[in-house]
Amino acid sequence: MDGKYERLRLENQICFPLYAASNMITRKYKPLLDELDLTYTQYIVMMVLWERGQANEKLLCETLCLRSNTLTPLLKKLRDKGYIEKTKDKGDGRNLVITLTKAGEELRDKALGVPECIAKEFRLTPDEATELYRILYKLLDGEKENK
Amino acid sequence: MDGKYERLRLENQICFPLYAASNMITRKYKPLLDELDLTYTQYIVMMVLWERGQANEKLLCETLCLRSNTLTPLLKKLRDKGYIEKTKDKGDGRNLVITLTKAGEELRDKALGVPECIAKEFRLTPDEATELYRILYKLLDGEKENK
DNA sequence: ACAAATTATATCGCATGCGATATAATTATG
DNA sequence: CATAATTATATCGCATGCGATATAATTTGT
Repeated sequence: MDGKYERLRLENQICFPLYAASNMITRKYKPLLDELDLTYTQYIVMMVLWERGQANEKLLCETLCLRSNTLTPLLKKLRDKGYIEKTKDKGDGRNLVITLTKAGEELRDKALGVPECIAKEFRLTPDEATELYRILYKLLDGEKENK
Repeated sequence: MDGKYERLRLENQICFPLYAASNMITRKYKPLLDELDLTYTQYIVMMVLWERGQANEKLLCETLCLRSNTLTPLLKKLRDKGYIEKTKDKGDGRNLVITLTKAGEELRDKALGVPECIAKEFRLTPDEATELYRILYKLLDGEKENK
């Protein structure tokens, strides 16, 4: 017992292992994603696009819990790599419609092995993985309600 | 069912909510830590120092799962703010002994309210928080064993 | 003892990630 | 219908966070 400073101990924090695990995961992905010429953040953007076919920046921001000042330059890089295209919505000129190029579509098959490679690194039981997933989404959803 | 692409769906990833929750937490801390003139990473460095009194960079790297290229400039900033001091170890000249200044010590009391403020934002049950903590450390420890 | 290996920090370049703010396009309002 | 409010992106400046690599100090092997 450390008295009044007890709650300030690193090992009594729940946020720290979350932060450290997130960093750890990004490091894990790096060698796998290097082969696709993607960073982790670029990868999750592509994941949304592979699934939905297209999206605007606002949808990507909401889906990925990121801000436009993160995504705007990132989307520029994905375009420079030739994976996506940005066109102005003819209906609403503020909207950027983001679509996959042929190269971007083709990348999907190259990415197929990534989730399994990552899953293998984690030594969680299926129950633990499910529980982690559930609790994390509860955290994230609680946040969205605050708005 | 989406067939072969099922595992590539964002909502089937366990890493994404971890990543998003970590970002979310850093955002939560920001307004609280602004009052201490600390960033989140600087805060966890201070936490280690408050607890141990002193440390070298290597110990901080291991404890916080960070690399020297993250910590070296960060420690420089903490020194510029007057919270820490760096002195060369007389026994081993490679070692940097990092200690708290008086201002750094005093900051500890100002930080006392932070953990509670953050905890209030999370609507997890005590069991969920405990389980999240346990699983995250299992993830992190599994990683350390890989080395 | 002295060159080679190891260890602890530091530097470089790049990619986020953020709050604050600016800009451009659309919608709401009197 | 003109202007104010809103909305979608974009820009700015700062602080990480990383792999790769360099530098300085110590230890090791012979």
